[in-house]
Amino acid sequence: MSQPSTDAPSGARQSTLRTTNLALVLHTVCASARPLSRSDVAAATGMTRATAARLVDELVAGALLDEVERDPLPRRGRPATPLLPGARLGALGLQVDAGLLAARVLDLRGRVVGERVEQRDLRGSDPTGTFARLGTLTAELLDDLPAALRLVGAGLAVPGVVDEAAGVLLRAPNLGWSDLDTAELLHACVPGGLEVVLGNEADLAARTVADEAPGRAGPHRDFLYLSGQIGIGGAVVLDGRVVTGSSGWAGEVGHVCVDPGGPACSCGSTGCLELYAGRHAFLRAAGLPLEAASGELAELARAGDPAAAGAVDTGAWALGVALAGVVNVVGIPTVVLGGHLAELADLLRPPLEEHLARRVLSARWQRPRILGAQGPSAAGASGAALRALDEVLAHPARWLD
Amino acid sequence: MSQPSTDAPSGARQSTLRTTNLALVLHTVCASARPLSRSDVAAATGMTRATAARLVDELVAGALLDEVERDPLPRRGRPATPLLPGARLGALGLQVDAGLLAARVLDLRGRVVGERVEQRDLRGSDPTGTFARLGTLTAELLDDLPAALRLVGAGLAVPGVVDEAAGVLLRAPNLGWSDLDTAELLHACVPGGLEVVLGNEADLAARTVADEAPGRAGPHRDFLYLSGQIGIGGAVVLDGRVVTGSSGWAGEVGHVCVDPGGPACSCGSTGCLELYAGRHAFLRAAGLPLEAASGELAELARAGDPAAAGAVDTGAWALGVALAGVVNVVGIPTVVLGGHLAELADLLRPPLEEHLARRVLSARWQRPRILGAQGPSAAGASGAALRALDEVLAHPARWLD
DNA sequence: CGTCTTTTGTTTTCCCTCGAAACATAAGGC
DNA sequence: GCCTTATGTTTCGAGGGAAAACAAAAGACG
Repeated sequence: MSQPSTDAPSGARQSTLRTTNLALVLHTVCASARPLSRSDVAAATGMTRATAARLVDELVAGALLDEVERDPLPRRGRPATPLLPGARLGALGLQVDAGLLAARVLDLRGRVVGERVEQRDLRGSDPTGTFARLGTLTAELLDDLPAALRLVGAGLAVPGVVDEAAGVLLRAPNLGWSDLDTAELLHACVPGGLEVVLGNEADLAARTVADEAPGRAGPHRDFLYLSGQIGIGGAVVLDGRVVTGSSGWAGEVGHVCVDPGGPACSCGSTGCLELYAGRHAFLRAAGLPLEAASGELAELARAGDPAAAGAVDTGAWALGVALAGVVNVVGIPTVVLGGHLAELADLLRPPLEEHLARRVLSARWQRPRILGAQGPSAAGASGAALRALDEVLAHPARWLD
Repeated sequence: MSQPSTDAPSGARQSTLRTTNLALVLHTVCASARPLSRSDVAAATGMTRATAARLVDELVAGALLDEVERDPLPRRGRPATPLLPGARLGALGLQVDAGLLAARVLDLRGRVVGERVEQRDLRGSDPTGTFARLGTLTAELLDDLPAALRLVGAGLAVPGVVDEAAGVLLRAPNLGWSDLDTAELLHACVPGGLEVVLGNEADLAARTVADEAPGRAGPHRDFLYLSGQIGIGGAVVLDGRVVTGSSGWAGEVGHVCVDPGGPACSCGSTGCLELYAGRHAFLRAAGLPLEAASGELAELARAGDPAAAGAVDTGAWALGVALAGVVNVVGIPTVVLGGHLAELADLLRPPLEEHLARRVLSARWQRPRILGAQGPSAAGASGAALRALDEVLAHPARWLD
């Protein structure tokens, strides 16, 4: 099992000070919306200008920070040298989903340096072939990257339960895979020496909402992220951090019971949320083929099609019951709808917010809000890259020399 | 994870090293099941004996650690001086519940130094009078304490939603109180200068399971704690830490929807867990008066009384539906039943574990387990004291001079 | 146009804390 | 009584940040 917190509680020495402060300086620059100068960093961290400058120099030398051209703003005093996160550091984010393959590279400023996204039905596909194709996409992508770019890490987002430490995909019903050792498959298909960390798609996608760039917080610090794929995954974000259970089995919102007397689910339970608000449930209720896009359903519903409207109402009701339970337990009134639910967010919001207002205990004090995820598709790939880049923010000293 | 959260990101200076290492040394001694020597501390933390000894000396001088008599164990080498957490530091834990008032003092070793517990029906009581009585109990308790004992903090556990920062009890339906400014009431009734931090009863009680003494981890690091009072509160414990939402509205497990078509709840929703597994629901279904103890119900059920057995079955079913949802979302398969549910734990376990095995997605990989909370009554009071003592562990330097 | 003011970045000196290693101490083993 | 062993203490040196003076690069202003 993964144990992030079992860091050997080692005594802090002099060098710990240095690494801590390096991380603090880097984080301060990354967190800022505008470029900071050495002097700004000193003010923001409470260090002296001397100390801040020394640390910045070191980070600039290691390409973790860039000194950029200064604004020709007419201001008094010696002109400052603006600093930005290093554009020459990047991370690779990969995603395998039931409907797509994606490879994307983000730099430390959070910009997309390059990407390949391919729509493709991968339900029940052969893992070996799928990973080979992902490897081809990745190779193409890396070929196109500027030569100066240095990849510091990589991640893979998958729609299922993973054992991150072991690199094993335990269960991905939508893909029809289980107990898959991805480490080996990835080693064969991803170019040399780059270690790829496995992660759950919803957890990683939630990062793209929590952070708008590495170290820079998004507008919402606490929310529940729902990733509507064929199933429904979820992630709890508290104070900007994705709360991952110790086991990897967190976030299975799709199998929260909405009606114990409801139909049987393939998981063995009855009345699971997925049976009412999963992608297939929506399309079936609307009388659409299972290959249809959620956008089509949204258009039909907006045009007044009764079957489509009914599908939305049923989905909103089921989401209301399940999410009310989650909100009551974790106390976070903000829900971000991602995946195919994002396209339905505008339609779902009014009825869903009403159900939540009725069923959530804290509704009178803090009214639950429903938001649609913005961003591009394959958010999991971006999230995987973000996580790798966060590793640099957490331990910058490791990337100096 | 290095720092909890909302610490002003200030640069680390020399003195930060010292305070960090002081905390590490203190924590190391507290976490150990047996007394450690200076040399043991050095080995456990990776510091040199010189450094460890210097820090230990400082903590001993401040009474945060005690040098105790050494075991007359015949061993080679210079005999070590065993260290224990300081017995002269204590914290006051208070609890106001629908059925009792409690005041308890724990020392840094986690021992009960003194306590007063009073059974009393406080439903719909007058806050002023209740707090006055609590003040009397507290004064009696403090009078009996050894003169050498120094109180480092205090906490109050209440069965409801609190705004910890403001010291306001927002909503406590079982007491019939709401929007109550406890800071003022406590100031009047608790002896001089001691600041009392408000906390939710379930959150605090969960600490008594997570830690068996300040800084010393209990056998379970990840679990869901259920506090069965008249309502049902809950707390999620991840890696030994109680996960408190940013709002204080977390843990309302009692209002998770078990059956959307079920009866109306006073909260405005339908089919809430409380209506099936709350204290009153159990007693009513068993045909007992609402003043009866849960022990009576347990005895009846064990004796084969059909109404009592039916009440247990219904409760187990409802808990199964609700807890399955929570376990699916937070991924923690261990549930500790506290409050009146602890007395029913043995009866609830078989049917409840069966329901969970069926409804929890991860059941085949990690079978959900139900445990009954051990410990004495008024666990909230102990938890409140533990929290205050944890403050000493986190910032020992503040208690040196 | 030269000087003053203001802000930024750099250099110097000092102090704090830890590591390294030698030293001192208190026992058992023989 | 001397050797061995483990613990605790003292001394010295080095790393890294604070404080404060210093240097630099611009606008402001007479």
